[in-house]
Amino acid sequence: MEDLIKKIKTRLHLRPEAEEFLYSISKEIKHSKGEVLIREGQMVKKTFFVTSGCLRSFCIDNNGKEHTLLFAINDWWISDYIAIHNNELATLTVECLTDSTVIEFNAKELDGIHTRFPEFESYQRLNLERHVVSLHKRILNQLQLSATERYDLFLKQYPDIERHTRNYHIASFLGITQESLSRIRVEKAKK
Amino acid sequence: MEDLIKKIKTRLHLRPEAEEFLYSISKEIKHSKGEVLIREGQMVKKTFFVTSGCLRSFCIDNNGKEHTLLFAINDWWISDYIAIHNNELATLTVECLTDSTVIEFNAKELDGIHTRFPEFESYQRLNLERHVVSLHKRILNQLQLSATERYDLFLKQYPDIERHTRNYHIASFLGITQESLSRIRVEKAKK
DNA sequence: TAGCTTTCTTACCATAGGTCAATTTTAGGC
DNA sequence: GCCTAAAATTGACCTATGGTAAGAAAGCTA
Repeated sequence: MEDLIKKIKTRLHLRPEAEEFLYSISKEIKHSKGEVLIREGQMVKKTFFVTSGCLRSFCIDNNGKEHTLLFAINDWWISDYIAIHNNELATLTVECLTDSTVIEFNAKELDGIHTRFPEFESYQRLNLERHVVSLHKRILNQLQLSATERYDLFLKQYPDIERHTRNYHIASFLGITQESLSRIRVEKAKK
Repeated sequence: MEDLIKKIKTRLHLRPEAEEFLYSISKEIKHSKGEVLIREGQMVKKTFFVTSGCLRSFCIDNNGKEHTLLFAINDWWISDYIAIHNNELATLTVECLTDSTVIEFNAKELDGIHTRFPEFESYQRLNLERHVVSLHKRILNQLQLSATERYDLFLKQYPDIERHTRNYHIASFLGITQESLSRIRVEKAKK
């Protein structure tokens, strides 16, 4: 929990009452590798702040193939925001790729922080802007880069994640098969 | 301008002073087809609310190919938010696909609305959340759907846009070539 | 450390979509 | 309405990536 507090404090003066509020609505929970925190088709009420370990969110298509939307490590949030925002059942699954510690919030309760402590509004607005920008970039990359280029970029952007992830997790994030990724790795090794 | 005011009012009580502020920092401008409102490599200061016509934002890759990030018609905002948020030069180009009317804002001035009229904070937060969700969906679609499926979905989501756009605009949005799109259209017509 | 189980690699073939170069169609400008 | 330029289509061929299946390697667990 200190991690989250610290992170917020880098960009916002956090009143003691707000800090207390955060504590009051959160729970720190340890999960082991493979545990599923959100399952496709179920109600989504929670959102998670990762303090250690590595998680991912992914969907499963009609052919049973998985497609990774997000990897989350230290200091990232993860949930199924599509479901939360639209008040629908989960289309995503969120699972632990390693033993992980997360701080769990009820998403609606957490949202209440904006009315209780309005200074969070602009903090959150900035977070969302940042997120929008990174998604814009990801879409443009997907449109213009080859699989190899996308993999190179991935390694730059997530230098640590490879330690935690299986090859097919990365492949499903890049939009290719694990076999293709394997071939790309071989080519890269040759150089 | 009334369009924007009306749009805001559907989700926010708009104080007269706020409405006045919006008027004071905006300019309604007509542009003709082909005009470029933001050009790659230049400073980005403006953001645009579209009241009529159709615009798009796109980037150009190393091979000179265009990749469309967004089409904007009635009641949409368009700009290069990557550049604005990071305070960088534009990587995107924004052009009019038809004669268009936009309301032009200085992005920083418009941002000031949040400090002057704090009720805009949560309004904008919701807008951004909605935007994030739609980008999540677009990424998942790009990962799991074939070109034909993506085109079908595009036609559903933007039923009117085809009247304004060239085939290669749509192709560059879907991440395929115009020739491929042409073949997909032929196949669809057969059925 | 032996024995599973999971993951990764490899080889071969298949295919969606890309490239290039005509050719046809469409749409503005005069 | 005619003429030209832009856009769309088409065909022949090519390439990146996918599919399948088998074997190799790595990781657990007892």
